[in-house]
Amino acid sequence: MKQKTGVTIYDLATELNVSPSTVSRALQNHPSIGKATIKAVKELAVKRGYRLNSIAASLRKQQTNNIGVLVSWINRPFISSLISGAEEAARAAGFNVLISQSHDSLDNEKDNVKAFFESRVCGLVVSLAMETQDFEHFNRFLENGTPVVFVDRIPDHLDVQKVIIDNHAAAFKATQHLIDQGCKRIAHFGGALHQAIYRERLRGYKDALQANNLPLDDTIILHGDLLSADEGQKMTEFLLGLPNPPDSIFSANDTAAVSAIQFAKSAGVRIPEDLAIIGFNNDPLCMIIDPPLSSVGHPAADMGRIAVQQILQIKSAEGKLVPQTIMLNTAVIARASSLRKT
Amino acid sequence: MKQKTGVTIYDLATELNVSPSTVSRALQNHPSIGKATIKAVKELAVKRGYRLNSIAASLRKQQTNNIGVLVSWINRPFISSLISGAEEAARAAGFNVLISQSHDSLDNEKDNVKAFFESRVCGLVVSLAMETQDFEHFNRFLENGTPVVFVDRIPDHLDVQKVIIDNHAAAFKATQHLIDQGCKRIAHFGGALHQAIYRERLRGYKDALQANNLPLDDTIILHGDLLSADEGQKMTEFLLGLPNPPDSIFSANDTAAVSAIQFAKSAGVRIPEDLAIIGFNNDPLCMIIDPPLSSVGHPAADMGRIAVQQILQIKSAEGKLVPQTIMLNTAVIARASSLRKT
DNA sequence: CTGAATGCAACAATCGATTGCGCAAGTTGT
DNA sequence: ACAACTTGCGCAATCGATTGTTGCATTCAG
Repeated sequence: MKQKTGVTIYDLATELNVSPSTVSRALQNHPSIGKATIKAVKELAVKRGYRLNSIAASLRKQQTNNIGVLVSWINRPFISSLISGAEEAARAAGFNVLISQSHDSLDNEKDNVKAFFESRVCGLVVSLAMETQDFEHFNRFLENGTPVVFVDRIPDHLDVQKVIIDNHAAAFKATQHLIDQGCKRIAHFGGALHQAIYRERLRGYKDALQANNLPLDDTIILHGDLLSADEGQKMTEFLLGLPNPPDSIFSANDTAAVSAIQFAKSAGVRIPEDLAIIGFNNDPLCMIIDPPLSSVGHPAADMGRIAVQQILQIKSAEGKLVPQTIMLNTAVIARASSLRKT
Repeated sequence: MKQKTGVTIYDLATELNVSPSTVSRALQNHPSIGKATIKAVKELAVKRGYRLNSIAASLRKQQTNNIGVLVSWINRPFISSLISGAEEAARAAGFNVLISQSHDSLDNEKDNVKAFFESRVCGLVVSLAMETQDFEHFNRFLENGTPVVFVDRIPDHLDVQKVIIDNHAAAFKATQHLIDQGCKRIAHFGGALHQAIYRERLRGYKDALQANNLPLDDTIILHGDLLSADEGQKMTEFLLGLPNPPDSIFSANDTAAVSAIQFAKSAGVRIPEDLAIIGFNNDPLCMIIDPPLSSVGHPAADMGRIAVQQILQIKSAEGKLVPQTIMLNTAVIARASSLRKT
């Protein structure tokens, strides 16, 4: 006969002739419980296969063991890797991961944040929706002391915990790479400028040009709302139609860059000879497209992992921690789409 | 001054001069509560911003509002789409989605199932690990009446709820497509045969050959453990080295098919003239590779969505439902990699 | 040898919602 | 007018763990 509900601390308490509170404290190594008692309790707990009922604990503590992860779209290579890392880190620490997606809509983001709040997650990992420019909806978490860690797409003027890559440096390196390959007129596909990541990438691009004494030409700095394949194609079409087209493109994502390759090829433009291209993210696509797309690689899974670890740290520090920004390194991954020299 | 914990049914009860039990029942439209009372309770609930404390409810009911989703790898196009669909359906119904990945290891799968069980998920959506051949670890769920829905990679000899695609028909159609394009000697890349999906695909392939009076040659039926890019390349190399190489390949996934294209191209084999190729899954890669890869498309997001809906249905039916198998349709998506005729 | 400090553990309240049982007022039947 | 229902709702236990407070023994200092 199975006991539906499993062993409880009351069962253990009865068997050991102690009170449930003692059992509870013993299991948590509470200092006011004797060494011997702790040992006895723990041994019996193992013997009887005791398992904490996390729901009961959650009710009492008004907080679950679940970490919410809020992203724009799950089915994107970068995001799913990030989630993967977060999931592993959380599970390793005995936490569960709750997922939701904003579909890049602010309204969804707000709803989901609210749902997470009401389901009493013990921490939140967020990568903002493309639209998001105000952050009030996170206040309930911040106020009530629940750790929130922003990842990748972050609110840049807020003093909160962040895990990001060095977008400026990455963009600088990518641009410099093109310059090193002999490119002199480099176009840029950027994203919505209210998102810090795109602003930083633009800045890195500009700084690299300046550092190499190359002129800055605003007509070949283009911006997409979502940097979709469609936008990538239109932007490429525009560039190639210019009287003075660029000799290379630094795209702030791979999707648009791949699209650029496809369109350019179809237009008879040789890559990289006529047009060198480098993307951003190092999506799997990069190695499939012909020629293979150079890109900027970043540790997506690590970002997820670290974000979760940050949450756990903040929890254990109990608010004695000052929000910090963790910046991860990136690497230019050079492939045929940008390699002009052997 | 914010109330940390929010409004409870006790607050509503006090204000309305009824008992908490009445409030609880009213909110659930319990038949033994008067129409007027229900209305009054609900109105006040809205007015005071009452929110169910799901933890308390969970404790009492010994069950959460979380649906566990257990997959092999989150960061795969098919899987992440499936999760995306599941997440949307769950959220729409007021449930949360808990994610975990087996990394295709049976041990991980067991651990994660156990973790989900202990965290009292109210339902489980599973796509099996590649390794999995026994299913005892799901018994605790089945025994205790928690709905489990298997998706895509399913235990085929078990009488459980399943959501799958018609792998046999899909494989038949894909093979027939190659035949229609004039292919006469069609190779097959299959997966581990203890997984029903691969067995079915193989069967569909064979049946299509037979239906067209084409000979069956076991030397060009190859099997990969994971159908990775690496395996795809090796299998292609093997095929091209045969004295009598095939004129086409039906691969049970896109990864291996893309790899085949890449290797074949590098070996000077023309696609589709010398070698026509069709994959399976319709991953984004298909449209990136040159030539674009034909594939079998299936509704990944729908599978996730339907799986979650099944869970909800089973819950509401309270065990009065016989396990059924829902089979979704697929479509051959013909692209240049297999189109020999105009 | 006595008052104080210390170590260990029990009591009981609490978290918020759910639910079996029972009771009272109102309705119907005869 | 009395028994038999029906309708509507309250009481109190329960889910399992956590935690502030209290209390009993030892042990130690003076």
